[in-house]
Amino acid sequence: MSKADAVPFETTLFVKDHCLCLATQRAARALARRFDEALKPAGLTSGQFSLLHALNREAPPSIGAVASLLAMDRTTLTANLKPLERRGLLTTAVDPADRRGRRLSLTDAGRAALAAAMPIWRATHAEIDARLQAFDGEAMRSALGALA
Amino acid sequence: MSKADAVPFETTLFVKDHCLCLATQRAARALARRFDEALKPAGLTSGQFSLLHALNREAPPSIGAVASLLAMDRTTLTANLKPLERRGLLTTAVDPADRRGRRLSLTDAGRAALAAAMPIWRATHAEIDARLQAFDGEAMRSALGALA
DNA sequence: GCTAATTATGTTGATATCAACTTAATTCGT
DNA sequence: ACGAATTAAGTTGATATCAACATAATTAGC
Repeated sequence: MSKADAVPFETTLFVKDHCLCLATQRAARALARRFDEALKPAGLTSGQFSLLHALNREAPPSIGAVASLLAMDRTTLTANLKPLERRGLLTTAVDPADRRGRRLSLTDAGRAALAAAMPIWRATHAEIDARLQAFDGEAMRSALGALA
Repeated sequence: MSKADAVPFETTLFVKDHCLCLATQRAARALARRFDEALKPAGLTSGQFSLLHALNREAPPSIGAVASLLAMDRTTLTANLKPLERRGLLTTAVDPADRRGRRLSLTDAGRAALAAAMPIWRATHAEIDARLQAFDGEAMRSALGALA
């Protein structure tokens, strides 16, 4: 690697200011930390809150359907289910109509955890939403930056 | 938990459509997967690409400075450095001016990896950017959704 | 100058993330 | 009906993420 081939510092500055992947990762980390902190009294992380919500419906969804809803790798979801199942917040059951599949259901404890978390989510989300009022369209990257 | 206290399904739908944390996590996962896949020929993940860029400057930055730049927990960064240092893409050295701190520097191999990744980043990012042209202001959540 | 507060980082344990590979059940083509 | 292709999940290994706790160096107050 000769010096002439190295990425110039100006290019690095351009990536830092334009990379949507980086901006989104930064915002995702910052938001997760914030909700994780806020949701602590409810005993849930931000990801667990979203996961339990995905199960809060009449017909218990399959693993693949939930993974798709969360835009998450299927195997990641499998791993994320374990601590929640261990704590008795959800149950898994083989789908009688298709024995390859498994159906995910909230338990009463899971529904209670979700109910306890809702007021916290409302309050925290309102604060974050308020910060976004200042932004409009093209400023999406700026908005992501402001969240981080 | 009586049934009356459970979170209604309508509330779950509201959270799914309005939660900025979930939308950002979804977008972050999807974007990371996409860049991870694209950057494979360069031997880097999206996170490693951002990390190496953070080191591409004259004065080697400290761990804390880089963690802040990436909006990442300091200990996460420490862990992320290990595989890259093992591969010889960066080096760490105690700061002579403050022996508590460590300075992070790219090696020639690290600069070469970054240079190899740049054209891939440009191409991939251009594709994603094109998808955002359709969106404006309030549609930030929609835009995040479209990315996922 | 000396002690206390602060700062920069390391370590550990739990959880999250994904790719690659494997297993089992269903569906499809003939 | 039967073998092949497809689909749903599980398993494993590497990496990423963060909180809580611990250590060492610097700085601030007196």
